[in-house]
Amino acid sequence: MTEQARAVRLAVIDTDTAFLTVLQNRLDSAGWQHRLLTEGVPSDELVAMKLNALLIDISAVGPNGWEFLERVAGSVPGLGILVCTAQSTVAQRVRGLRLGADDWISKPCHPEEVMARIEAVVRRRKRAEVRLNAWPVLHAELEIRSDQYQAFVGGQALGLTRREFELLELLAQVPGQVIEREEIYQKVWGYAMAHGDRSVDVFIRKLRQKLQSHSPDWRYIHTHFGIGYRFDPERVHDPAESDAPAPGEQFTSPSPDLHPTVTT
Amino acid sequence: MTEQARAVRLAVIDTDTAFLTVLQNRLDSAGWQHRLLTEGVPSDELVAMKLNALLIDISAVGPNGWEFLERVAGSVPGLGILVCTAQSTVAQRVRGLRLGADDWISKPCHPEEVMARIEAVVRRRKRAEVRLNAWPVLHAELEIRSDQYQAFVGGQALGLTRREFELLELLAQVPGQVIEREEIYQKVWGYAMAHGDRSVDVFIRKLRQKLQSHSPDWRYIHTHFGIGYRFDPERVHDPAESDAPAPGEQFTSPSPDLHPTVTT
DNA sequence: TTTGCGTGTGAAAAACCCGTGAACGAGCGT
DNA sequence: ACGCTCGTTCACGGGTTTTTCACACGCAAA
Repeated sequence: MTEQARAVRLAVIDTDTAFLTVLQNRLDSAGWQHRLLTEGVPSDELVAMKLNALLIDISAVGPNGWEFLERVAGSVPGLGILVCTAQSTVAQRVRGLRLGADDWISKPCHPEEVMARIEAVVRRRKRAEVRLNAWPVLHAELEIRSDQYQAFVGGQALGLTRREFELLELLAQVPGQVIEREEIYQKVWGYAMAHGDRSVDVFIRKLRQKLQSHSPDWRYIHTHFGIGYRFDPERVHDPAESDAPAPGEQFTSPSPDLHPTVTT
Repeated sequence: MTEQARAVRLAVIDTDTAFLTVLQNRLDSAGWQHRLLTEGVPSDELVAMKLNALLIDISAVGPNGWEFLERVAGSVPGLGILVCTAQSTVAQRVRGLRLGADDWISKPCHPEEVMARIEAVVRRRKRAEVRLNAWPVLHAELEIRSDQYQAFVGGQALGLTRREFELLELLAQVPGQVIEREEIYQKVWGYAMAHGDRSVDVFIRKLRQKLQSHSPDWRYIHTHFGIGYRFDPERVHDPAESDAPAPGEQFTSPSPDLHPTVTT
């Protein structure tokens, strides 16, 4: 897990300067966005900060600490709340937790533990909200929705099958990057590609068909001869607009019949 | 109501009989379903228990406690994990929390606080669900009442059995989202799906029957071939009205963006 | 230009998935 | 014990997806 993935937007309400100093160091070095406050603030301000978590010393909020806690917990859904206070009784801790606090830490405490607990609270919250990692990814006119196993253009589904979708998803994960055939096969099919297997090509064709029929002005998948394929949305150069090749020219094509529908 | 709303399915892994005795009393009087274990169990067993939370004493699991913790946290999504252990260092606590524990309590501890912390851990995930569950949810003509384990159309009950209802509830919790067969099975049945098991299909059919007989103008459950099912109320196209008998009509995923989900 | 190999294409074959009806058995109240 | 409901399992059939094949075409090296 990277630094960024763990990054947290945090507000701290406390008056203990020694504690704040140490904590701030840690927050900075961890790259967390944070804001230090010395007193309670209205709930809507907290909402405006778009916080992931709030760390408060109940005693710093004043006599209405409990009320404040309850109000914030009730009115800022999705905010992780941790109380960090000196000397507390079991009854107080239970009360705080029941009022909506997600964790209760007793001072003195190690800043690293505080951060780990904040992470744990935020992690839990995110896990509840975000099902997997998937909100619509947009490339040109194409919208890829992992939660639907489907791609859309202008809100209309392309009708991709499972494999088709997996292939498209794989390619679109790294736009502009060429992926080798072998790697594609390995990742989508799950096992090594047999020699002479053309499955990838076939599925690329199906994908291109469905892409083109729904989004004719764009080319999404490019072939790299001898290597593999690359996803990279490119606006197609409309031939009818500039330097039109005479349409009649196409009819003069001699022998090769493009659609030899008859065989045998 | 409060009692019920707070009810939790909990498993405890510990060997401290004195602690267990006291805790069990509290659990019983609170009406929590619980199971006491004395050693680590495989993850899939934990899944099968459909727990909300797990309370473990790392030392009771043996030398592989950390590994166990990490494995459970990784493989049982949505399970709240609390560690309750005597004598721990900051480093240990941080490690445990980073490995996936949601809270870390030091013995000796008051059982009431333990329960409050368990509640806090379970709360967020559950609140989202319970909020949906508390108010009757309405989709098209269909009304889903979790408190009755039943669904209604025009005030009339569909006569769903327990499994049928659970399946419908699961699907309807995330309208518009495709849920994989495996995931359905895991969430409703509680254990991993055996290869070739058709239970899901059978129950989908029963659901569709009851849905259609009570609400014939709507289609609620859509099949995604090779993947799973999606709940998404759609007005059915009346065949008597007009229409060419469009043969290949399969994926009619509509344009409107039906994501009631939160934030980015 | 010619040649060789890799890719695009259409269609048929194979494999797979799902809807459906029905049989079986466990649990439960009568 | 009886009948009932509910959940599970099986087999069949139709439909969809995936694989395979044969051939045409295109690109690059000789």
